[in-house]
This record gives sequence, structure tokens and C-alpha cells, in this order.
Amino acid sequence: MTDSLFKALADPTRREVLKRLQRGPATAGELAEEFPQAKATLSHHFNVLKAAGLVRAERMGQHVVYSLNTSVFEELARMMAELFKPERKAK
Amino acid sequence: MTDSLFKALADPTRREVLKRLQRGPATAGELAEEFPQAKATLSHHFNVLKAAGLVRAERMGQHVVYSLNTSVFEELARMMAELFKPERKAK
DNA sequence: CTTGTATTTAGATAGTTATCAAAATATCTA
DNA sequence: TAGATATTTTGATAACTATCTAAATACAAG
Repeated sequence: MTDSLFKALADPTRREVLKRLQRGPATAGELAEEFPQAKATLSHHFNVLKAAGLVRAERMGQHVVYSLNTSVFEELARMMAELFKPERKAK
Repeated sequence: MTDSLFKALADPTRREVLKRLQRGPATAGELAEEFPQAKATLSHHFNVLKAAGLVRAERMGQHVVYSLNTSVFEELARMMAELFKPERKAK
């Protein structure tokens, strides 16, 4: 889980998708139009983001609406904190 | 720069190295002994971490001492905040 | 300057990832 | 059901990454 999160964030296109979704949900097609890559490529990125728990997908008729899964951000913050802050052990 | 940071964090071995360095600086050899990979492989990881600004290297005689570059963590926190908090212009 | 230790670099390879075009699937509307 | 639109899956490929061994470099002590 930790790994899939960091891996998902490692790609700049996926980070841009996340930033775009901050402004609200969007369909796969709408998102695809805002990026230079092919729709199939974006679909792959959506999958990675979904597997990492960063976005959720909901089908609305012919469309699939993607939105941020904000509840994961807390966990991400926790992970970052554990990576970078704990001075548990003596130095 | 953003990209090299996220890429550096995407590998679990490198995250472990960072966690190890939280307990204090260590030489390349000391670090290499704590990981199953070959020394050359670890050296590669050190380079990636160094390029991302996450660690610093200082030669001490025959040894090279690696330590966390804590000043980058602030920037990382800022980046995470920008990625995940509602739209606002760079601060 | 040679020898021993520490570390990095070079060269090679296997596994992973981003990408695209084409085919397949899902859903709506007529 | 047939046709149109939206999205995903498949199959292929090029680029990238982690990994190793072996060779090269850096330094200290004789």
C-alpha cells in the first residue's frame, strides 16, 4: 500500500491529474482532453491512481467520473511523517 | 526537482535508507551492510537520493559519510501540501 | 610507490513502466 | 436491435530502473 502510493505519485502526469481533480470531479474523457497522451494512456494512469486509493471512479451512464479520494491524504500525511520525522531511536 | 524528489521516494530501499539515516549519519559501507543488495547497487541508490537533495555525502578519508539533508524536508512538505490542498497560488 | 580498504563507475541484463493503435466492452438513444 | 459515444483492455514497443559482477578510482599507511 505504501509502495503503490509512492509509485503513483512518482509520475508527473499522474500528479497533474491529481491537481486537476482538486478543482472538482471530471469524466475520463474530459480529463483526457486536457492531456496530450492518448485516452488509453490516461486510462492506465487512472487505474494506477485508483489502485493507490488516491482517486475514486463512479460510472454515470456512458461516463466514468473520477474524483479525489481525500480520505487517503491523511494516511499519506501519516506516512510522510513517519518517513521524515520520527526520532524515536536515540541519535 | 519535484520529479527527482518523488522518483527518489518511489523505491522502498531508498525509503529504508532514509529511515536508517534518521538515526544518524553512516558511511556507505555501514549502510551497505544493513541491506541485502550489493554495494554497487546501494551506491546507485545513494546517488539518486543525493541528486534529489534528500541526503548529503561528505568524504572522510577513505569513507564517505551520508546524512539526511533535513532542509529539503520542508520543501517536500510544501510540495505535498500544494499537491493535496485546495487550489491556491504558490506561497 | 605498493598494498589494502572503501567507494564508485562501467557494462550487462531482467523486470517494469509509459506509451500508442486497435480491438473490446459498456451505455445511451432511436 | 442497431448505431453512436465513452471508456477500458489488449498487444506491442521503447525507455527506464534495479540489480549484479568486474573494473576503476580514492585514500591511508607502510
